[in-house]
Amino acid sequence: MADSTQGLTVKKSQDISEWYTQVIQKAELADYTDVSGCMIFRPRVFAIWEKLTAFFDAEIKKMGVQNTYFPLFIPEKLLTKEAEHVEGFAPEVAWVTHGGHTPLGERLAIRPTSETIMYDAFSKWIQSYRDLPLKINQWVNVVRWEFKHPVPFLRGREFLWQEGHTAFADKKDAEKEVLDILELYRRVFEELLAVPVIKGRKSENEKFAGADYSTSVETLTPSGKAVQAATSHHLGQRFAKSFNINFLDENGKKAHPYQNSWGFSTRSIGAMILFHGDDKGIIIPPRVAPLHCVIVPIMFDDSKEKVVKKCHEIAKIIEKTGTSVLVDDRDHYTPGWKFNEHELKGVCLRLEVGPKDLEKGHAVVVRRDLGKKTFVPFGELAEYIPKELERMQHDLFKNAQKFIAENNVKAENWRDFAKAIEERKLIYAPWCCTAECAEHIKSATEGAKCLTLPFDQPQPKGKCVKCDKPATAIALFAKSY
RNA sequence: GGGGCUGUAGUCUAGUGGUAGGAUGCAAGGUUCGGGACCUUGUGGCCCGUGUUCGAAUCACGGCAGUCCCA
Repeated sequence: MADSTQGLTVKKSQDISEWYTQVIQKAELADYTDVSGCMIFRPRVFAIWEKLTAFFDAEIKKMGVQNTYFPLFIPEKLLTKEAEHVEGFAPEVAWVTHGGHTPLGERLAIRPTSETIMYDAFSKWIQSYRDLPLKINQWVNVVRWEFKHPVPFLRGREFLWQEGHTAFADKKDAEKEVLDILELYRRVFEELLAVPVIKGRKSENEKFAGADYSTSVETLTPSGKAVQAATSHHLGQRFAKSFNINFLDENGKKAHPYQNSWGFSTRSIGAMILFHGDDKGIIIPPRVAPLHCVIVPIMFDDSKEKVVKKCHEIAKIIEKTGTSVLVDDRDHYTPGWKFNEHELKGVCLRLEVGPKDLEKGHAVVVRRDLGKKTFVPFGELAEYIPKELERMQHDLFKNAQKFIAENNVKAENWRDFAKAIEERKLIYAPWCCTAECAEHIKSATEGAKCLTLPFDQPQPKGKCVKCDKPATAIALFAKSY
């Protein structure tokens, strides 16, 4: 690693922020544009997004959700229809005010989320209990005009997401869906991205603007900052009332439906990058990796032809197992150069095939996360490689779980709490769950907040960790993105 | 919300008011190839705007962008 311009110049353990900024650009995941907070998603990262969307899209379709597309522009009068909702979003809405040189009669919001424009349509579409449940989703971009400094993927002004919007006749059906979707989000993070998450319910002051309540999956990244990974909201009848959505039930009585909205975004990719990379570059879990396997031929003049031919034969065999393969036979790079490049970019497995290997009838296989060379006979590759990819997926998740296990603490008193925040831990603490106490905690710790009230925690006894009020829940705290 | 630092080729970097230089990349050709090989030739740049000045990459102001710290 003599040349500092291509590889990483910092160690992940020494400066993870700088590591993150470098790895995103050097692994060709994203690039900056002239607009702050608006990133280019390059092919390598878009491929990861496509794997996530393919999984989630298939799962929600099994649940009867259909895809749609609603316009990017939302008239101001629609956006402001639900008071609490608009209050929450107003500070970060971007507006279109002109068409060409002509000022618009009514300015148009660029969607920060689509509840308002969708529910205006719902009011026309829903007339009878027979029209319910209504379940739609869209895969789109949204814009939220942040003023804090952007962090690629984790905090930006424009990002990609899916937003699901559903309406039910019965509250209990709606509430069941909230949790079904949350479980799907857990699977996206844990089973695909190998990122462990904690399920819970948002505190009152952190819930979605306009919701009855919000649930979420949360995680602590190795940078010591938490990320809200995805949210699933129960909106109750509040929007239905504001948007005049009603139907006649079986008894001919007029009623408002119960609604949900739920979403996860390209932010998920940022969490994945922070979890699995190392000093050589990123590590992408096999289930979302754009490329599973690269074969590097070791080329000498006298054996070059034979070796390259063998590499392509092997590639064909491996491809049949559903594994993506690239034969990197570029001859203007040395093998060492290629090893470094593919490690930087996070290709899961590398195969080396040279003249010596041809003689011995095996390939050298190196797993990105372990770096150890294993000799696998050519005849066993088709079986070995898919299994090794599954083991890698499993190990990455295990290691991520280990990180979470080692970096969460229970705090019963303020001293322990403050110390744990200083150490950038995830904290379980008894809390009174009031907005004013949340404010006190935030200012006393320079930004720590309640991420969620985890489902798996018991009812607390005694006082709040910060104030004298009785605790009403065990809450999860950390500083966050 | 407040403050600091930074902006020179695709990337990294030198250049304190007077001819923009290097490394790397990229293109072509040749020798190479088991952990970022080498030679030759070529290619390519001062974030934007305004001001000061005979003259600005360099100084001032503003904007934009990146990054860090504080609230």
